[in-house]
Amino acid sequence: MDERTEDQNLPYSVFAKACPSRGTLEHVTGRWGALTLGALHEGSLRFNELRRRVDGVSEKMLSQTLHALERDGLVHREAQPTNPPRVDYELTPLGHEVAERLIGLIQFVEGRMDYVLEARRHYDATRGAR
Amino acid sequence: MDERTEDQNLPYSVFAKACPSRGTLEHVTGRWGALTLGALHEGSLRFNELRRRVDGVSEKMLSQTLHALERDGLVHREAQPTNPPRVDYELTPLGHEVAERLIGLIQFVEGRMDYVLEARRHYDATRGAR
DNA sequence: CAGCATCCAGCTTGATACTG
DNA sequence: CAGTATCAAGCTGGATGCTG
Repeated sequence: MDERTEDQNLPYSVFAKACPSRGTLEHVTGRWGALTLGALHEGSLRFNELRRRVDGVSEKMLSQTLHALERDGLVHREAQPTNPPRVDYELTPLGHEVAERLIGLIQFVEGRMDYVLEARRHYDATRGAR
Repeated sequence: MDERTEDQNLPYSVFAKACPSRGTLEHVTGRWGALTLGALHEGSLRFNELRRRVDGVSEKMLSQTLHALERDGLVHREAQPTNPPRVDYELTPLGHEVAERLIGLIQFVEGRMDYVLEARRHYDATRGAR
C-alpha cells in the first residue's frame, strides 16, 4: 500500500497523502503563492500594492493566498487601526528562506527555457506531424 | 519604473503572464508533476510502477503529466516494441537538476513543518475562536 | 483602502470503458 | 502492459456587490 513511506522514512513526507506538508507545498508552489512569495521577498507591501505587483490576481485569490501563507507562518500581516486602514504584508524569516529556494528553482527553470522550448519543438515535430 | 517591467525584459520570467516558463513551472510544481519527478529521481520506472509509486494518481493524470514533462525535456520515454509493450521513463539530466532543486525545497518545508503547524495552531486559535 | 460573501462558468480531475 | 476516449462531478477562480 504505502511502500513509499517505508523507503523514505521522513518525518513529514509530501508523498504521504495525508501529510500536512503536501498542503503547505501547494500554498508555496501554487501560482499565486509563488508569485506572492516572490513579490514579498523583495520587501513588504500593502494589499493593493501586492495586487498590482502580482498582475492578474483577483482580490479573492490574493486574499485567500495571503491567509494560507499567513496561517502557515510564512507571511506576517501588520494591520494598523487607522482610517483608512493600512495593512502591510511581509515575509517571516521562514518565509524568506522558502522564497529563496523557490526563487532558485524558478530562476533555474527560466535559465533553461531555451532548452525546454527546443525540446517542445522537437516533441511537437515528432509526435504531432506524423 | 517598477521592477516588473524590468522583469519582463528578462529572457523568461514567470512574472510575465504570457511567458512559457510559467507553464513549465506549473508542470514541475504541480501535485503530480512534483511527485513524478520525485519518484523518477530515484531511478527509471515503467508506467504502472510509476502509477503505484505515485499513489493516488489516475492513469489519465499520470499519462498527462508524463507527456507534459517529456515535452518539456525533463523526462525521457524509452519504449520497447515488444509484446507486451514495455516503456521506461527516466529523468533527463535537466530533469534531474530540476528534481534536485524541487526536492530541496520540499525537504526544506518538510523539515519546518513543526514550525508551520505551530503557526497554524496559533492562527486558528486567534482567528477562529472569536 | 482592505477586505468578505455570493454566484456561477469552466477547467481539472477521476471513473469507466475501450484499444493496440 | 501501456495507454487513449469519453463524460459527469467538483473544485478553482473571476466578477460583482457590499462593509468597515
